[in-house]
Amino acid sequence: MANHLKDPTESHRGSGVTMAEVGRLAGVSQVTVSRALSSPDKVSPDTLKRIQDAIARTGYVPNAVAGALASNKSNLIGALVPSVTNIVYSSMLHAFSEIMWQHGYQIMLSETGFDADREERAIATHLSRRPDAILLTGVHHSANARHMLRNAGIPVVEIWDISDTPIDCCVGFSHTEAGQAAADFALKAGYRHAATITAGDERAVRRRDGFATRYAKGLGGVVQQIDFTSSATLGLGREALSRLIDRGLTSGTVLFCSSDQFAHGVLIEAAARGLAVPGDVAVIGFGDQEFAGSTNPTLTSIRIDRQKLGQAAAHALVARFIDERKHSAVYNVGFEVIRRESA
Amino acid sequence: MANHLKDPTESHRGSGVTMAEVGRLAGVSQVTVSRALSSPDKVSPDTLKRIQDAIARTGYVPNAVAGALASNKSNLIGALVPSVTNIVYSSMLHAFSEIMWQHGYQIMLSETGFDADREERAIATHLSRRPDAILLTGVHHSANARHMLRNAGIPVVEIWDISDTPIDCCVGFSHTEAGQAAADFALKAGYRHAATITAGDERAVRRRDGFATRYAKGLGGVVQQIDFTSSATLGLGREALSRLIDRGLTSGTVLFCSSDQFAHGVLIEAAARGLAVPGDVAVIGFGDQEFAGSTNPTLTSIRIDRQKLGQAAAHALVARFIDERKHSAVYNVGFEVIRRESA
DNA sequence: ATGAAAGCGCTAACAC
DNA sequence: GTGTTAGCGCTTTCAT
Repeated sequence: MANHLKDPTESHRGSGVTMAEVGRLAGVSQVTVSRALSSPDKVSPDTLKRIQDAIARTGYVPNAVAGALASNKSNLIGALVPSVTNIVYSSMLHAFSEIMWQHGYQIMLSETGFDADREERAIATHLSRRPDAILLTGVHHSANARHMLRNAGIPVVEIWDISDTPIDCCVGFSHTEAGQAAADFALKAGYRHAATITAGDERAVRRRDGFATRYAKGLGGVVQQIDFTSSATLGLGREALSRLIDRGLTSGTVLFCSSDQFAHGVLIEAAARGLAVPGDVAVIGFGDQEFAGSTNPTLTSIRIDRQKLGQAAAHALVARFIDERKHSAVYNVGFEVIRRESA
Repeated sequence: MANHLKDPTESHRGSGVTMAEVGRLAGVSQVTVSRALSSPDKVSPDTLKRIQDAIARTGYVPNAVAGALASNKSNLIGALVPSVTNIVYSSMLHAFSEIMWQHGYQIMLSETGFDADREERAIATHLSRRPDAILLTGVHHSANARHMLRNAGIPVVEIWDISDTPIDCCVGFSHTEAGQAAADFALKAGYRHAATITAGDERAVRRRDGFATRYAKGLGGVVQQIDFTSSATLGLGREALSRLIDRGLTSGTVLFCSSDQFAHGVLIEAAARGLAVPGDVAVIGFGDQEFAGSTNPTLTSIRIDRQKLGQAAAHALVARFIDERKHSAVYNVGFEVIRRESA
């Protein structure tokens, strides 16, 4: 972009105003402008003012691309989540990016679906931008992805799950244990029959298995399972209950749902059929979403503090930036069974 | 980061492998490596293979930061949305980033809340990264923000609203008209009383006003309004109906909600109180969210094709990249009243 | 407190 | 088909 005419009104691509031009206007060298921006206390008050004036006059916008190249620091964080439309990930992302923003970092976002291949490609693309760190969802990644990330030599935080062998550090909880906790709760509450409703998500499957195994062990009974390959929706929750009823649901069965969306659907279908909750069917959701306390009946659910999770992930990275390997590598944020009316 | 030892196992910050090193290994110059990557057909099959081998051996990852600086093209798109946790924005963002990703662009994300100041700061930060384009939500931006964006000389797409004076181009619909359409629907359906439930969102307010004005004109009646300053939730929807009942709600009133979340809350509260929907209260939502067809009764709502909106925004930018000013500047995606059982 | 010089790792001309 | 030369707009280092 040859800027032949130095007309300030000629504006393409950031007006092409550079530090050098700002310096010229302020009667100082380009480096001094750089200093005025990064450490204002290292330039005299007088020149500082002249520089600030020149910046205001030209509408100068620093070029962070050049800065990143020169300093080998991009102030960018790559964030890879399965889906932004799923509240469990977006709320965590929100908390994460809030903290990172406060620390001067920006977020490059990619959605990976639940596809390891796609994740691998996204990781490669992200790494080419030389982010200062990367956030990944889950702990299962392709061998190549792990290799690339290790080679990149930047902090990596894996969230929403825990692992004994994180790439770098991870912040999450055990999905198996969450399922077990739901089973313990159901057993203790005295439900003599159980079923599960599960979305097409590997972590949901682990919760289901944790639940089913523990419940069966506690009671010697078999847990009936309804599995979907897609995401949880209210409509599928209704459908799941219908299917269970068609198969002859025993009254007093407790339903462990992989998402509050399913659970809410079950509540609605139960109401539509005149079934009492928790009398005829008891319902346990997962995620403790915002609406869980406002349904009728209110929803018993497993709460993950997604706010805390996102913040912890951000703090883990910030800690890595300050002190390479000081922070603990694995942080289990746990979960909590929130008992309300539905079970 | 002085890479004194050229040991390939010493890996900090992308192993520091450069095109030059790859070229050295392949016995060609650095430029040839660049060519092999950007236009493989311009190098001989033989050298291409040697280069690819060298890349594989070294685990070379291109440095897009350097590339962006040299070419003045970042392949980055800045996306500014009020909130990622709100499905109406995140679903649109999903569709948008999908298309942009297919065209080789990545997304830098910022949440702006509903705060123009914060948006302005985010815009400045984004511009410093020299994105190839910027996506903004809404058409109201600070004067300074508009100025910076104009100066940046890059395509800007404003979404989720339309304007006669877009910064560059915009893709959305008229919120006033959406409210009016809801009023027309309510009048035609014969509801003789109306009320609104509105979240703290400037666009929601315009829908409310569009509704109230049109409805009052059609019937000469006054529309009762419940306004919140926060986001719509199911719980607040229940509360809103309770408040209206406390104030003495006339049976047969239609409620125009600024979000399906509110509307669903109203349905639940009505059911809890034994009120018939739409007999005692009729409900119109907004957004036609995924669950609208699965509630009981199913929810009448105003559908915005968020998928289409996000895609259209992406295509508008792509068109701008290809042909500076060929594409039309304003695209009205419209909306549709979806009549179901609740009204 | 300020400046000069070097260079980050690429792409974009322009040779040959 | 391949190489050479110049930058892109900054930060870093070393002088002064």
